[in-house]
Amino acid sequence: MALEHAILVSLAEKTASGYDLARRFDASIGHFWKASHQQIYKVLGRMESDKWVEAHLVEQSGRPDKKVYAITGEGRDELLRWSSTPTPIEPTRSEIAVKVRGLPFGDREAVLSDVRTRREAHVAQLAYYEASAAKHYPDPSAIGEDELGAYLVLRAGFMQEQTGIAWCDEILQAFGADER
Amino acid sequence: MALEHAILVSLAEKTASGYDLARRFDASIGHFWKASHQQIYKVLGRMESDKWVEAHLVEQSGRPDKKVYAITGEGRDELLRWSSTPTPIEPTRSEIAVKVRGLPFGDREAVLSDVRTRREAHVAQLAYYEASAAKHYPDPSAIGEDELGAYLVLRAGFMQEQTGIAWCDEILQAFGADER
DNA sequence: TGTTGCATTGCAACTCGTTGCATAGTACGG
DNA sequence: CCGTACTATGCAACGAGTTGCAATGCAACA
Repeated sequence: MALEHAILVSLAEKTASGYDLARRFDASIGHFWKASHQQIYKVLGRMESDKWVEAHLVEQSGRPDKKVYAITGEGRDELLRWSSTPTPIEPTRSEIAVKVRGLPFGDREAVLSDVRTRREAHVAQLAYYEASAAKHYPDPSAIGEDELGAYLVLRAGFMQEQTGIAWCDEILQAFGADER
Repeated sequence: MALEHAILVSLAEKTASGYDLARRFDASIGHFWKASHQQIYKVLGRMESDKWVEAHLVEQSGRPDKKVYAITGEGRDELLRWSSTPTPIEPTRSEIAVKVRGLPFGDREAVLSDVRTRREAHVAQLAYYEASAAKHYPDPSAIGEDELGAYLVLRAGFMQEQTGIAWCDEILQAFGADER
């Protein structure tokens, strides 16, 4: 139940409409917490009744009106409260790990080609993180306190992709399928 | 929707009761796919109507009777079919990443102590994987084809914990909080 | 002019998984 | 003898998230 909090963080940084949030969740924040626009609208509604956020309608010309949400004092309180409660370690859930584990009962070639595809996805994502870091934080030693969180999260993504690539390589090597 | 398939893999290796499966999901397979016993019983029921597994009742003395499930031919077919369909990349969902990202709006000390706790959990899990590898695969060069899947999954866990530790260290270092 | 795509919000139905509860016999430690 | 823990199976209610669908009005492209 942390989508609420992900939204609060996002709104604490900058007010946004549901649509804006949906796009943010497709990009930056979405790298470690995905959400569809349907889900976002639903949760925003609940958060508004909880007084964590408040909306005001912005009329636009040429495009539909939008509701811009801002975090409230209560929302900030909730963020603080939440940040000081221990985080449960969420179990990994990896379908491809199940497939690899069950390789003797599966289609070996298909799974290996799946692994190759996944490797490429990791490489692409890694490149994205790298570019993003180079753009926003060209000088890592000059990162301010307020940017540090975002930077560290980017690092997490980066490291995770590296690990993902390394694991794929081990698999492909183990099955002698790393030549293409 | 891969719990079915995780169960199929488990049953393909060895028949089991729901209770047995629940314990396996607390241990080996559970490292990359968690499931509660309630969930397992529910899914087993569905799988039985789908003819993927079949159960026979085993009467026991001194303890409750149990239903031992075995994979069927159809179950094996399904496993094969599933293994040859592409695996969607499941998005990461990390509550602690949200907290780190939102650190400027949260309780800094609490989050950092949370990170320290998490680091310890990673260390413990890493040790567990290490011990497990040493016990089951003392000689990595002598691993047979049928064990390879299980071994590689263990490797994935190992690498992930390492990455987790490294990330925690970066955070603690960045905030100058790595002394304890 | 027709089609595609963007901006914007939302509902309804469904699936997956969690939490809480229930039952029941045995074994073991205090 | 009492409480706790283990073996064993399951239901009911709920919550989170996904999939599918809908509306509207503008801009750009073919």
